[in-house]
Amino acid sequence: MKRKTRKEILYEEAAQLFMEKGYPASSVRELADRVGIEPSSIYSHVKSKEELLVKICMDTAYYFSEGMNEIETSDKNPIESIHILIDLHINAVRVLPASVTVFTDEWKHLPANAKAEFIDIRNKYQGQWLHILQEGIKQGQLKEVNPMVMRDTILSSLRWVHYISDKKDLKKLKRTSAEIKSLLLEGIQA
Amino acid sequence: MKRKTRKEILYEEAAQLFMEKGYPASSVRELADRVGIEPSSIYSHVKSKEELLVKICMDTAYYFSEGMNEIETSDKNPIESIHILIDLHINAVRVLPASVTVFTDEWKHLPANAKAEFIDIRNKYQGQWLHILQEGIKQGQLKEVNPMVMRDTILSSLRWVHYISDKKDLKKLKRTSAEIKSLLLEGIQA
DNA sequence: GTCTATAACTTGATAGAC
DNA sequence: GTCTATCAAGTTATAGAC
Repeated sequence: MKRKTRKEILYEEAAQLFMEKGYPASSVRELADRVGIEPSSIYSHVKSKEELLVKICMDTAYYFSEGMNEIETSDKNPIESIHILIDLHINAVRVLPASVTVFTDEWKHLPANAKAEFIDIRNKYQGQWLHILQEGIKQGQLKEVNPMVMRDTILSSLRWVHYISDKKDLKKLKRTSAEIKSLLLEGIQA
Repeated sequence: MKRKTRKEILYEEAAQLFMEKGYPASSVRELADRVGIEPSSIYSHVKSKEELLVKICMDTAYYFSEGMNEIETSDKNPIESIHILIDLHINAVRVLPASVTVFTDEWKHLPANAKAEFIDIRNKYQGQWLHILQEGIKQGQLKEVNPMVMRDTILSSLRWVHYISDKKDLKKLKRTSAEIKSLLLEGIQA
């Protein structure tokens, strides 16, 4: 386990703060307070408060898009791909819960440039999801339903996992993960 | 159709603004601009910016809790109840899309008193969901899965419906609603 | 890299004329 | 009920000493 640099700590505390209060309601003063330095010292490490948001959101966006690209270049079938993608989400929440929450809830506060890039990445990711689902429908593995409704239902249903309490409890997380997959693939009915 | 009072217009515009920018990033100045009056005139209608948030969140919270209470006092079986509750969500999005979004995303910015009340209502609502699902599991209609995971997956999956584009197109909305129910009850697999 | 001091600005809200 | 004028407080960010 590598020792964390001050800058890394800063990003982690920023993600935590932005998650708790939302980006606009988070002040540089409070962030400094949590890190244990004076507000102005923040600017020895980052150019602006916005820079923190940009890095948190973009790193997470690239995490998801890279995971998706790996699937695309493999030859997994749609059902296998869906399993891997759900694991990707749950694993992200396990490793970087605050970043994922900020990525999900605060991206709209990104500055124009970063926001455009973010939306591009997201659109591509969602397009890749769509393609997988369409393929699954065509192959008869997935139900004949509007694939966009299917995709948005899946992605939305994965959003609450930020709030799983015991993210360190790997065994419990694995069980929850299996249950979520079962619910999405086979539904809630017995 | 009753003519809207200035105050009603103010609440609607506030909900719209809070949805677009988030509550902390929304300024009284911009709200006044959208309504077409000077910032100070806002205070002839409401006591504070917070009051707007409180009313938007609480009205929506009571809409859901009342819908749930009606189900509880009826004698619907679990599956019927779930259908009605999903309809309740989709209908809310149809009628008051901005309010539902603010209710979902901005409640954490409520002042302490209102927030406590909000959380109470939400906890009760979620508890009632849990009870319905537990009953469904006991009766063998629902799958043997952690009912909290089941509930959170369902509620989370309903959150994206704010973003349905054609909320006025009743026919399309009805089709989407049927598809969502099918996905949740029977899963995405064919 | 951290500090103190402060600039430059935006915020929610009020006072008082009309 | 709406306006103009303004306040008090909070914001991000910078300058310059150490």
